[in-house]
Amino acid sequence: MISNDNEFLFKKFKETLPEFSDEDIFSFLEICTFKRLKNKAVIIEPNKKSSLVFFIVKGVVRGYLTNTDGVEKSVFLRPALTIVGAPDALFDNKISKYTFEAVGDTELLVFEFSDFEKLTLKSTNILKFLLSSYKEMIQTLLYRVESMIVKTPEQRYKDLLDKSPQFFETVYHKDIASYLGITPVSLSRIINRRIEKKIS
Amino acid sequence: MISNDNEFLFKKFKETLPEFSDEDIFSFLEICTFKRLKNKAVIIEPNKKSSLVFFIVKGVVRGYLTNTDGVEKSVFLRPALTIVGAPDALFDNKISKYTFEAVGDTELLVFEFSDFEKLTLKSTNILKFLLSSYKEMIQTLLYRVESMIVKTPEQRYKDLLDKSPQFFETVYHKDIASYLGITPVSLSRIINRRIEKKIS
DNA sequence: TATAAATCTTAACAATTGTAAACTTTTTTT
DNA sequence: AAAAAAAGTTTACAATTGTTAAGATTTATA
Repeated sequence: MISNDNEFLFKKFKETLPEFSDEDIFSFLEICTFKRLKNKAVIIEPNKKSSLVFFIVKGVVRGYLTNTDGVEKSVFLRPALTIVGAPDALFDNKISKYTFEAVGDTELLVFEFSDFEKLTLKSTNILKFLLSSYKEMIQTLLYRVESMIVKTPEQRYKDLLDKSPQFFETVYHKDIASYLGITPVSLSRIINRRIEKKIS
Repeated sequence: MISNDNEFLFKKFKETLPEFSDEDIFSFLEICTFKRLKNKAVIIEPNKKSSLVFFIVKGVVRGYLTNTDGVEKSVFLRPALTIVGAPDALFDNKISKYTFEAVGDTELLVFEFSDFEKLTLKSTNILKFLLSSYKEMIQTLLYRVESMIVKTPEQRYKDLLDKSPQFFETVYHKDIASYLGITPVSLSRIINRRIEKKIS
């Protein structure tokens, strides 16, 4: 850990995870590396085994699959104060199909998942954090599955705009499009339709 | 627990969860109720708080949302040997929007989530089971999000046919359709197209 | 077994989407 | 600042989907 950032991070954690004891925070920061990244900086390369996990302190992280034509499909858009990692590498110990990139100026805490798992054995609070991270992931993914089943693409766009406006500040429309399960052309038409209808 | 089923269930658990000790299995069965259900039997009613969790011993469980027109949208189809519960009730302590129903003849172990959580504090194996259930849920939901983004409805249908053929034995096409994010009419056309193309 | 209910299929039509390509705008790099 | 690259928009066309409704088939119930 870069000691200059330690105080800042410590405060950040106190706010974000009030259930953590000072000792919990120190032992967690112990296994972390702090990284500042610029837009499009690659965090996890595809076709590799990566057991790294990232806690997003600032900014947005995008995780995407690249099809045979080189087209990127955004599966993950993760905001600040959430955790992200290559799920196929972490859960199946497989070579990951995913690329993870910073979107805009981004700050991360990087750590080995196995190091973190060791901490969960020593601290109940840290175990609870792992469990709540899993819950958050389940809820986020379930919300998206529900959206795909119940809502139209236009409704999904509107909901994302309301729920996660920060994505629209930095994430390209083409990447928001694939995140919503549509093409950039279709997103462009949806935005246009909404303007014509004079919907804010 | 019905003592008649105990031996059967004990063997089932030994197979399914080899990492469980005999004591783990007994303490788990201690908090469970065994239920045999017929097709369309309601397990969780909507608009109620339900902190019940189900381990599916046999059969399939469907979880669905009902829209204002009374149309059911299947969000969950869970096979045997997985866990299921109302996510909004369990994770957010909210009134659940979901209905859960048995599909075909189904056997369940029913337990209170809070009872189960207590067991995780006493047994590392049971904690690991909770963690692996969360992981399984994340992987299942992620697969579906990926499918919605990357694949066409026809590809999703083919993949479900390959991956979960047991669903097609008991689940109605209309319910498979909404699970895939399409209408029953569209599914019927997809099946027809495939027959015309002579694709097995 | 006969009747009713639900599911499934098919058809017609409107709307939306995807695709490909041209063009404009914005961003990045030289 | 100019050139190149990437992103975004628009258009035209084909394909797919949703919707509605009618008819056929299957399943459930009296």
